[in-house]
Amino acid sequence: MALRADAARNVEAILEAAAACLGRNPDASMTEIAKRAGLGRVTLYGHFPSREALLHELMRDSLARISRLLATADLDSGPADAALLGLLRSSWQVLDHHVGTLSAVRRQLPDSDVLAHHEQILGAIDRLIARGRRDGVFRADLPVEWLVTVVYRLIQAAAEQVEEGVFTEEQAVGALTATVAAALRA
Amino acid sequence: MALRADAARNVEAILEAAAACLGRNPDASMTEIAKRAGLGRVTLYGHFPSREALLHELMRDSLARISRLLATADLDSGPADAALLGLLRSSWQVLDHHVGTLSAVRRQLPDSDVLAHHEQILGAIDRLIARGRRDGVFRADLPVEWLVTVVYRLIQAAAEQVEEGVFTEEQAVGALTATVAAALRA
DNA sequence: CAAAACTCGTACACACCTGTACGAGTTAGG
DNA sequence: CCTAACTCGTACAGGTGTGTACGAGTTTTG
Repeated sequence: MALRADAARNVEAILEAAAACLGRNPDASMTEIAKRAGLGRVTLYGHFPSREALLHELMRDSLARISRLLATADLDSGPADAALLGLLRSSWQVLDHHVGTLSAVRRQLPDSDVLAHHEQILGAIDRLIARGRRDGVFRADLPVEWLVTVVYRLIQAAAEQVEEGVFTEEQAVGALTATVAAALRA
Repeated sequence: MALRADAARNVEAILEAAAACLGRNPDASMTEIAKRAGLGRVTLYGHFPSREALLHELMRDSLARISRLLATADLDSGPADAALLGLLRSSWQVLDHHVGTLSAVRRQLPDSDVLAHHEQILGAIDRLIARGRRDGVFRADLPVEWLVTVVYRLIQAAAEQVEEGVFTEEQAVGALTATVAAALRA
């Protein structure tokens, strides 16, 4: 056995707390993260030898979740616009969660570490939008990179509205899909 | 006379440096800001007694610039969509500059201080979008607050693309206006 | 030119964050 | 049940940021 049951549970709690804290404030302290996880700071260091190690593991964990998500979604068949909207409808919160940790980690880890992960994780969305652009369902008068950025930003905007209590989750997903559809339509 | 000529020049340099530094990193240190302004840290404290005072003044300064900008622009006559796109075309960088300092300041000052300024500064855009919605040129199936957020986010996205060297300024303004038009169209 | 205004570097106190060490208490699992 | 794994609080070192004090040099202004 590698980890005792309670230890494994705590590692999970730490990762969750780190994602939550760093999503709101990229400079959240280890003390803050530990407290949110309901643990002492020393215990946190027992599982992650340094802040950098925690960030690495957080990124790795986020990668695993997104990979699992994309494995179940079928993005390569059918119209690209329907596939994109379906993905957003079912998973926009998970995607936002990842975008948040990614941008939080970006400033504190060497770029090379992050870029490799980014392509692996969110590259699927890049490819989906590129396909829709080729097939004529998405507009072709603007670069693919811009369309991708627009989608990410709108996801973040929708999540923020929910956090601030302006939108319910239903309202947010409705506004998000309606706006993305209009912004990308050919 | 209130300030000597060189002192006034330095205050200006400090505000500019603070906006630049805090726009990229909301937690930039006073040392960093002073160095970018070409001054010693002590001199900075000579003009602004505390970090909080600097942030307040930065917000006040930003308000003044935007007010001056909006005074020359005529947002209340003609079609709302044309007015919005014209405003973006001429002033999206100034607007982004302000949105950047606003979000930087938001985490470090009491919310009440910020909200009052926000309404005063960017309320003009809120009203413009609301007018367009009433007149039927902007979509009415989504709340005004959401449309406003979308515009702000897209402005930030465009500015970021320029900073990262992905877009030239011409490309950015083209992509921004085309996307905003599509996203808000009725 | 002279006084006032301004700037400079250095230095200090206080606070916070990081990472490590220690010893003692608690919990899971064979 | 008993050992190993895990957790806890406290405490320390080194680093960094904030705000203040001091004395000396420089520049503007009248």
